[in-house]
Amino acid sequence: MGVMNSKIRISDVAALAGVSTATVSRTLANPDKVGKAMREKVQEAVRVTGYQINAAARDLRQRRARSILILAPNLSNTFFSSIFAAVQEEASAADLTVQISDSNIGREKIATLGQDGRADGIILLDGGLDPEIVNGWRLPVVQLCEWNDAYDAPSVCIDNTAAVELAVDHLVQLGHRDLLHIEGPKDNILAITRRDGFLSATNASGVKASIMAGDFTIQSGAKVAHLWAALDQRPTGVICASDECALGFISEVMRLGFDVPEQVSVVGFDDIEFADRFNPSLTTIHQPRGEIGRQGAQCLIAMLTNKDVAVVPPKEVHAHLVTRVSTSRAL
Amino acid sequence: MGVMNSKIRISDVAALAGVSTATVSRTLANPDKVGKAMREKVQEAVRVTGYQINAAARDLRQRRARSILILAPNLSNTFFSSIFAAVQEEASAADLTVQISDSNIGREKIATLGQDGRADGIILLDGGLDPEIVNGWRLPVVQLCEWNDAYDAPSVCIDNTAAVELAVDHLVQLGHRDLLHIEGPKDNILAITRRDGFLSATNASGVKASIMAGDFTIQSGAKVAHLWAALDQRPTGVICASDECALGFISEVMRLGFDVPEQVSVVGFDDIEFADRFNPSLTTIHQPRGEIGRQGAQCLIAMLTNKDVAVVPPKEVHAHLVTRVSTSRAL
DNA sequence: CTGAAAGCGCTTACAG
DNA sequence: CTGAAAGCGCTTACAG
Repeated sequence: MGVMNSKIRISDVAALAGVSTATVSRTLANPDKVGKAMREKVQEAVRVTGYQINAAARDLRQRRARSILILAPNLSNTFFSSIFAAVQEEASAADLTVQISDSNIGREKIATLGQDGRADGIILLDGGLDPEIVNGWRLPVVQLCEWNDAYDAPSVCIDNTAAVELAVDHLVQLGHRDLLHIEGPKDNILAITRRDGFLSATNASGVKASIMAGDFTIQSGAKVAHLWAALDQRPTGVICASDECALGFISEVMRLGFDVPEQVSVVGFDDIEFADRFNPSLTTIHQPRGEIGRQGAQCLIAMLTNKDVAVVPPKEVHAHLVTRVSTSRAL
Repeated sequence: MGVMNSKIRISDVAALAGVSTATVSRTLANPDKVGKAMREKVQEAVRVTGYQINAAARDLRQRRARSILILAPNLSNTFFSSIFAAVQEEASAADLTVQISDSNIGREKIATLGQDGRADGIILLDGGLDPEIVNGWRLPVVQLCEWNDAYDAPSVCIDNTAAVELAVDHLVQLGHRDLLHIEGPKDNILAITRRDGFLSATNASGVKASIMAGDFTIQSGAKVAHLWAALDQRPTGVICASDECALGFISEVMRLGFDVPEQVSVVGFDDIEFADRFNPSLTTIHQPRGEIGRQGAQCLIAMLTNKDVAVVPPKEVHAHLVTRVSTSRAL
């Protein structure tokens, strides 16, 4: 435990041990490629000096960064928390550090991030970036949750169409014949896929279907609550493109004096942390975020390790419907 | 827009422009220190090749990392989201990248992170690390939310004692005379401070006070709900050490058939995203997380820039009580 | 098994 | 204003 380990370099250790820096380097990286006597001298010198390798120098020499970058469209969105945690856990186990950045910091900066030599690969949670930028990174990329077919990168996602069908079927089986979908942002691939899934599933079931605009946020759900309340014929089943939207819709509708699920059944999407503690607890599609983060990180790490894996196929993780109190039989 | 910008180095650009690498370097860093003719030749060569500076090499040469590291005890805790977002925003504006790591990845790894040359400074959200490790980093550190007096680092926090007093006063003014506090983990500085604040404030007000064990989580709040319900004399006012705990307590108590706030008023702590959308919406202490993140990042960046600021004093940000539906007049 | 030397890709005194 | 050369702190063929 050297107390003054501030600026010890490998040459300091070498000098103290009376060996070359090459030997110190080898002792640290491959102890058994060094003779016992030398090795012990070096290890002692390392101990005495409290030497810590300078990773930046090591990485430059080895032309790698030992780091992966997570890019998400809004870091303050709590949806991402468990994904970050899972990615970090996998990365840490593989001795990789994790960088994190909002993907809305500007075109220039984003383009640079993938080319400045400080990351080995990228976990991308945003399907809305310019494909020219994404494909311009000369780095392995894995898409999570969202995807963009124009990106030359594998993805780890749930089957969003099938997931919405689960929600529609659930409401239809409860006897609902008039369903409303509160969609996400018009240009978001998840929003589009979920809306299309809603339309085809309701069509197949022969129930009435309508759509109102939203953007995944609590506020948008609350706003639609007023539109819904003003309707002559109010749909009795509502499927939201996100849990936040659903919670916003429910809380506002209740403030307007309606009862959930007595007067309207509501289904969310994602199964965020508070979905089962909300009152009423929220029926929703469970999206296994930890699993997605884990698989995505493993996929990226595999691409980093085995650079000649030709094409990695998209991976699909299982999503299921969680039935709670916010949905009930139609009157 | 060079198409093959895969491995262009500064020497490639220099060769193409017919100048030295020094001139290319200067043109990029200080264009006006280079003659007009040279500058234009270089800029053209940069354009043609699509050259991107290798930040890893630049940083090694300049002996800095242009990166700050955020350390938090549990990345999947949604409490941190808006802090991460604020820190990232400030860092990005200062041209710093952000690394993120769970502080529970093991003693060795944590100690290394602060000494491997890949970060210039650390934002620390964990007051439970061994002071020897924290003080062993030869890097500027700023503590956020939590603090540990044994760390040789400034902090940005709210006044937790005063905040709890606000909550106690609120309930006392509503006529409550028997208060319960659900505390956080025994060894956590926030938990300790809030509990002590609760005890001194209730003592000063002359109302009855009791404490039950928790750990900030939803589950712990739900668990205490049963203990509370089993009491002969049930406290009519409950102050929880976190919002999550409060939501767990409320939802469980309601499932047991009690009404909130009719039969028990509940106050949380933090004002997380869903606090105002919960049903009933939660009266709580608003902890300005974005503000804390922003101030913390600015403080750290200032320490990075001005290395000889002797001692940075702790900063206190303002917290206030948000009154919502979960508290009401005692019967 | 070990060391001298080159090199990762930059920047920056220094000299002109 | 510009370039040759040294150097950031490592690792790794290469030679012995």
